[in-house]
Amino acid sequence: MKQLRPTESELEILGVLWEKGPSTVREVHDILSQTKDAGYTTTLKLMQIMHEKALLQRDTSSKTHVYTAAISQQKTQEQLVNKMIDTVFGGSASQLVMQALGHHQSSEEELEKIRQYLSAIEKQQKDNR
Amino acid sequence: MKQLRPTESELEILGVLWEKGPSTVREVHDILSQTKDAGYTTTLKLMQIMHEKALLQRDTSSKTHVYTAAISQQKTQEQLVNKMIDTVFGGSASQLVMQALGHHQSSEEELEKIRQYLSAIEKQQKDNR
DNA sequence: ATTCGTTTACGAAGATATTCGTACAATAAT
DNA sequence: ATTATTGTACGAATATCTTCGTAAACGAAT
Repeated sequence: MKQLRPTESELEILGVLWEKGPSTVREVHDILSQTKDAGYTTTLKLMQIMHEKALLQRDTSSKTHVYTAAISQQKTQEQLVNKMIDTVFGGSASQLVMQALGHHQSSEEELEKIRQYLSAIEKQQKDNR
Repeated sequence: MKQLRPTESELEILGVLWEKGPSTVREVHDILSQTKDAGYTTTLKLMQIMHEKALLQRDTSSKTHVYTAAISQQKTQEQLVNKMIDTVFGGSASQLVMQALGHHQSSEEELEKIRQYLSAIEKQQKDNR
């Protein structure tokens, strides 16, 4: 399987599409331009290139094309996280976890979800012994 | 404060230096070449550039220069994780946490550390109410 | 039908990252 | 002292990313 490597800008676009679902260039651009400073044609060009790279699918049946993420958020997260654990966190997942929990304000529900997840993992480990 | 952005290759080099401590180009290169395919002068050049960018310090007192990471692993982790949560995980830290726990085998001690960390956070949140 | 606003297509410039060849300096081996 | 080995410096080629100007296509409004 090929190693996909969305760039920084491409990830931002993917982020919007994962969040909003299928969207036009205009829609994506309007969202990005809230936090980023780039012209419309820049976003357009990026999305066209991403389509060539098969990172996005598009529907050209009407004049205004509609783009969809062609790679799953799940798979992308997986690859990026694993890469990051290896290079930046010296292979320790828990290091990353603590970093994530420490500096991003997490809601109570989120923490609860994590706790449940932890329990599930520990149970699983026990069963494997 | 300036936004530091080590590139992919630069992160790999930083990773080695964080792990091994001060090292020569040769030492770094030998480790990188186990997983990567690049010539010695490539690694050298990268490290020289990183020195110009103030990502690395170096000791040139002997012929063979010794390089040291000039930015902390901690700070770098912080920035990368926050960026990643925002773009790839839609702002949800717990999503990242679960991804990290799910696909990287974690030891029992690691899980224990995480649990303690969770408790500390929850206690803190309670106190703030 | 002409004009206006919106969109896509294309190309190219500018910026940044990556790679390596070659030359030169320092040290070690003979 | 000569030669071989190892390292640094430098420059340049290559690749990749990012940006945008301009032109053409399309549809809507007049």
